[in-house]
Amino acid sequence: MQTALLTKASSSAIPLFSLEAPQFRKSGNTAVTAVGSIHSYAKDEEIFAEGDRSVYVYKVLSGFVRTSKLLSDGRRQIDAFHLSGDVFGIEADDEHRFCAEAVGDCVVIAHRRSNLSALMGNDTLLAQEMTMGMMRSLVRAQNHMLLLGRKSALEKIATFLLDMAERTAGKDALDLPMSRTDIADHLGLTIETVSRSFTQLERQGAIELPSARHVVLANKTALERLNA
Amino acid sequence: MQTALLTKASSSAIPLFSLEAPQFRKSGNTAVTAVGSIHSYAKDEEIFAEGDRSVYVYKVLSGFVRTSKLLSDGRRQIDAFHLSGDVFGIEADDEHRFCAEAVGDCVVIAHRRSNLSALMGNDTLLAQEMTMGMMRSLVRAQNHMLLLGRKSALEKIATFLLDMAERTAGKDALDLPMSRTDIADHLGLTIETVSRSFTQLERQGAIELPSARHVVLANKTALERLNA
DNA sequence: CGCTAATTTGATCAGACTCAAGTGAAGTGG
DNA sequence: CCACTTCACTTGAGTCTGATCAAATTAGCG
Repeated sequence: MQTALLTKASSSAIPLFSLEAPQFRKSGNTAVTAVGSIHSYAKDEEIFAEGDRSVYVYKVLSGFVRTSKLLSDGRRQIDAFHLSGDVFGIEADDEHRFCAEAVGDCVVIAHRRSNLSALMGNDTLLAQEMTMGMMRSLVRAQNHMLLLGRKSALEKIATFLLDMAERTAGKDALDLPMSRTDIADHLGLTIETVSRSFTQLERQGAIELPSARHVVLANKTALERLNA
Repeated sequence: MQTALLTKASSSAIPLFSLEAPQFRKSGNTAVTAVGSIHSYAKDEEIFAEGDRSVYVYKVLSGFVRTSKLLSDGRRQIDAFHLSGDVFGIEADDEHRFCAEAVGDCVVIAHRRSNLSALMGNDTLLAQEMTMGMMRSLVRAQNHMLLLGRKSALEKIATFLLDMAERTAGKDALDLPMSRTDIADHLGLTIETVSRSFTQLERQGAIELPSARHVVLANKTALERLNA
C-alpha cells in the first residue's frame, strides 16, 4: 500500500478541491485554497445522518470523524475513523447510507457534488481525489471485514493499535481520540472486552497505558505477532 | 501471475466487443464498449491470487466468483460473492490484495488496466463502469461490516439469504452455488453454525430446504424481521 | 470539592466454536 | 445396476470466548 499514486493522493500537501481558488487562508501551517466550504464541528456533533440527502463530499482537515451504521435496535458499527486528509461521504446514490460524526472537535472541507459526473466523467483533481478516496476506503473495508469476521478480541485490538499508530504519529505512542465505546463499535466488541484486552496487552508487556487514552506500543513485535 | 491466468484457464482469449458477449444480467445502462478477453474457469479454479500483480479488472459474465483474504494460519474471510454483471479485481495498487476464485464454472471478461488513468481520468464507459462497480463494492462492504460486527448467527444467515435472493432470482427461492464452508467464511461463522442456523430457520418455518443448496424463502417477513 | 461520565474489574451466562460421530447424496468402478 | 468410496452436510456433546449484569474505581469538569 505504498504506491506513488496512493501516497500522492493521501498527501495533505496537495491542495484539494482547488478549482477556482477563492483564497481561503487557514491560520498556521495549512494554507488551503479551496472551492469548498470549511466547517467546524464540536465533539459528537453530527455532520450528516443516515438517510440524509447526499449533497457534499468531505475531507478531514483536522480532528477525527467516525462514520457508522445502525441496526434498528441500536447496535452500531463504526465502519471507519477518518483522519486528516481522508475523504468521506462519497455515495453512489443521492442518499447517505451511513452517518458521520465528529469524534472530537474537528474541521472538514465540504465540496458540493452536483451530480455523479463529477466523479465519473471528469478528469478533474476532484474526481481523481474522490476516486482515490473511494479506493482507499475499499481497501480499508476489505481489511476490516477480515478483522471483524475472523480475528479474536486480542488480535482486533492489536491490529487496531498498530493501524492507528501508523496512520497518526507513526511512532511508538499514540493518543486515542475516541472512547472505548467507539473502539468497541468499530471492532465488533463490547467496551468491557475492549478494556480487558487493553489490560491484558499491558500485562503481557506489549503496551503501556499511562492513561486510558494514551497508549505506548512497548513491544511492537508482540503486537505484530497478534496481527497475524 | 498472468501465466496462470492464460494457461490454466481453458479460455478462448478472443477479444470481443462486450456487446457480442454473453447476455448481461444487469439491468439498465450497462452497455460496455471496451474490448476485453473472455476467460472460462472451472469450479474452484483460481482467477488471481493475493499478491499477484494486478493487470486486469474483471467482470462476471456467468457463474459466481468469490474474492477472499487469508490470515497466516489459514483463517479465511470471503469479502464478496460476485454475480453476473459484477465487477471485481479493482486495485489501487499494482498488487491484488485478495484472491479470486470460481465458485462454480464461470465466465469472466478481463480488461487490461495499463494504468489508473483508465479508471480515473477518462470519460469512457469502462471507467464509469469501474467506478460504479467500486461504489457498489463499497456499499456492500459497509453493509457487510455491520453484519460481521454486530449481527447474530441467525441474523447473518437471514440477511445473506435475502440478499442472495434479491441479487439472483428475486423470487422466493434460490439455488446456492456455494458450499457451507464458503457461506461460513463469508459470514464469519463455522460450517456447523451455518448448518444449525439453516435448520433452525427451517424449523421456524422461515425457509424450506428441499436440498442443501436449494432454499425456499417460505416466510420472507420472518426473515426480514431478523434482518433488523 | 462534589458530581457525573468513562473506564476498569468481577462474576456469571450464553452463543458460537471445537471435536466427534452420523447421515446422505454424488460419483466411480466392477 | 449396484456396492463402494468420497465428500458435503447435519447433528450431538462439551468447551470457551466474549457478552451481560453489576459494582468499584478513576477521570473530568463545573
